[in-house]
Amino acid sequence: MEKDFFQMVYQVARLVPEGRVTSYGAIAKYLGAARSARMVGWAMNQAHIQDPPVPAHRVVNSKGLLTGKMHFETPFAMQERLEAEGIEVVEDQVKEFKTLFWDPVVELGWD
DNA sequence: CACATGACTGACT
DNA sequence: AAGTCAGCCATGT
Repeated sequence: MEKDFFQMVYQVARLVPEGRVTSYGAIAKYLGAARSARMVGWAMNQAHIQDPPVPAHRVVNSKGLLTGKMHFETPFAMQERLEAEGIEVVEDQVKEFKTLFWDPVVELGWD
């Protein structure tokens, strides 16, 4: 299914279940643009202005760091929302990230 | 039109 | 193990 790259990013981001997180690279890889992880980040930059809200707080970098929290309404919104879903966040980093990691390639498959 | 920047990642030192 | 470098591609100046 061919859609705009940005829309695909938002769609995958919205598919992330509560209490789970994913990474830019995982999304990029799922979209077949593993080398454009930065583009995913750019897409997320506009996520907050999208009409259908995008759970960008569930998207972190490969180390589980909340690198984009500063782009939220407030720098605390991201961590608060994650904690509200039961995700432990310490020093802008997701605890058990490896366990909470939600890989679209594995969870959704390639179709 | 060319250079700099960025919510990133993987490889190398 | 931690820090540094280069590659990626769209957007802004």
